[in-house]
Amino acid sequence: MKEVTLKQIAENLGISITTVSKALKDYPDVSKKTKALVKKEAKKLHYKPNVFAVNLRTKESKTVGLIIPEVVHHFFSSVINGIIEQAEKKGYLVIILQSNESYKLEKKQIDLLISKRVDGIMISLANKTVDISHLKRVKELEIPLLMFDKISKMIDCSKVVINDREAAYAATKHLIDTGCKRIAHFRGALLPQNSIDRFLGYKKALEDHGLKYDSSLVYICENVDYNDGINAAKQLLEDHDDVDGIFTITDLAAIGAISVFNEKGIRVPDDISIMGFSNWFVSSAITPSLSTVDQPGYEMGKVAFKQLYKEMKARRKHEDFEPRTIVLETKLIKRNST
Amino acid sequence: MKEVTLKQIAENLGISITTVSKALKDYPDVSKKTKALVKKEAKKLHYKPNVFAVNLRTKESKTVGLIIPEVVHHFFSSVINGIIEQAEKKGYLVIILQSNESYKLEKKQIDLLISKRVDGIMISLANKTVDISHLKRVKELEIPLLMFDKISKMIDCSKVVINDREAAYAATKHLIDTGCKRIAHFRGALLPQNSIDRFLGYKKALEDHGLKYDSSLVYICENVDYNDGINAAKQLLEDHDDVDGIFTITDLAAIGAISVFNEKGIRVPDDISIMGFSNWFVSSAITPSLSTVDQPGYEMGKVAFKQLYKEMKARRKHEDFEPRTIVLETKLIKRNST
DNA sequence: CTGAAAGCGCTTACAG
DNA sequence: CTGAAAGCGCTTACAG
Repeated sequence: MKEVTLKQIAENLGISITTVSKALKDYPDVSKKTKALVKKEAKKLHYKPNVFAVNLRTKESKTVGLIIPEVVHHFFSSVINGIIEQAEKKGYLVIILQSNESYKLEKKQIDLLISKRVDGIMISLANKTVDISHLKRVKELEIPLLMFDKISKMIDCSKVVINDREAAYAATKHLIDTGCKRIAHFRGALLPQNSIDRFLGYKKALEDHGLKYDSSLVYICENVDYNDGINAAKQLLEDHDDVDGIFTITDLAAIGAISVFNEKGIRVPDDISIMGFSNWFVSSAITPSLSTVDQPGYEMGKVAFKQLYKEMKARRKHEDFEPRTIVLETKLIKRNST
Repeated sequence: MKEVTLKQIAENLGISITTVSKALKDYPDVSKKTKALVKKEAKKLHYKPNVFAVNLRTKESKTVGLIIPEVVHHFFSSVINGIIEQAEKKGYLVIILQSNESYKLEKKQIDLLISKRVDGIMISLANKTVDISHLKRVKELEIPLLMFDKISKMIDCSKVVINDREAAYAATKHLIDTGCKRIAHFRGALLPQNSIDRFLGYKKALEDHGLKYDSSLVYICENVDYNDGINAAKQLLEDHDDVDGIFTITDLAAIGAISVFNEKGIRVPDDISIMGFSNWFVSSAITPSLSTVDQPGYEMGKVAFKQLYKEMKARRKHEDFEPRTIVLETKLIKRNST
């Protein structure tokens, strides 16, 4: 099948390419009759403009890039869902890249997206990202940039986040309210901002309620996953026999811990209460069901794209744009593990 | 920051655009000296070719499209993971679209990808897709097409699948081998090929082993999810009191069923054995851990892209290409629910 | 209301 | 070894 071009239509109709182009785009200076004729012919031939040529002329690709640490993760796949749905509504396509929590890969992927001339970039930072010169370059090239969930405070751009510190504070306070006196924390890696903030929220809640902070009660779950939760729980049982509550950085880690306790005959929440984070749908299905903090992934994706869209629009019109940080609400969810 | 173009470099060096272009692409008919000069200048100016122009000339976008029914699904996100990793290795970017199991959306998205001139399309069909004219169009336009997991037999293109019928047969046989005499099946929707095949495997296994097939033991889980499993299990308990085994279309449905039985004090596997499908990582974490069939999502994604890549390569060279169907191995995983 | 012409930035067949 | 020229398919300022 041969490609149908404007030239093709013009020849068939015996008019100029210019007029065909204008007619299809409803320019006011083309007669109704010609427009009708052109549109009919275009439809008949199934004409589709060649985006490559359009891109070259308009300097827009109608495509945005998305870099995410891990696709296979309920929270992140929810974000993806929100983003691509919203993007499609606005006529944008989304290229998805996975950094695998690697700084090196992330940097390479930023370069890739720049060279592909995406109209905007959305990113959730890898755990191992410290240096942010690659993101500064995006800013320099004036490509609209938005960070979500795992952000850096060092870069001035729009952001969509939750208030991790407050949410963690509320989660820890809930444990205290239900009578816990000695509360451990399974935290994430040392670098990511959200891991830090959740830790700080936990610490602050203890201090505000007359419980002493004890660093030996803090365990690191590097990958914040199920196995990390298992290992941390086992270690905790070896180290301490007086802990009556745990606040974990993710539901996955909490579920790992619960499986250890179930196995050892330690009763949750009678012997030890557990509080997760993120409200993964499985959390309501396990025994006991997990108390947690609801983290709105789909919503975050949706809001993120909307914000990026505004910025892309402003940029196209050469208008100034004021980066905004949008903080989404979280919700404490009480179930049977506390 | 101004864009750096070939023209820019040519002017700086006082040579022609042609020569600059050739030098950068290491054409043999450019002197070593000139090449070195050009490359140095290009590096200095951080020259990046304008992909829009390159696309227009080469008629390639180095981008592939992926349409998937649901992103938020462990199996599919594993497939995505395999695809984007492999694609990146080969210098391709992946545009991901979600059909939400809707035929209408799927059709629109195919159009979108065609108009974006992706170099190839990979798709797992929506449940509601019966008509396949949109896929026929892809073939007509000679865009390399690959289907995986949820495929249609009506279209001649490369495919990556598992042998659903055999896998379901093995799963059901495993229930029979462990002593089950009256085995129910929670099947998927009526249309998708894999739902049909798993059902047929179940039925065949019963018949081959002297158990009578009873259609009243077959329940439909339209969305094959956790809630469907809960509802089917509740209905089953109302309808029958002699069922001693269930084979479910997905682990999610199985876990829903287990949660119902746990709640009602029905012992798994003593009173009733349960067999899932897909080996979701959570399946080993629940109580009792779930016996299931391992379905290699990541592998499927990887193999799928590799196969598509071969086809794209052949097409570029105008070589003939013979579509291939690749069947991936599944594995029976015995745990504590059977 | 219509169209010739320039140009987006690149690639490549061809001439010298 | 180098470069002028044509062309990919479109858009748009300009002339008539």
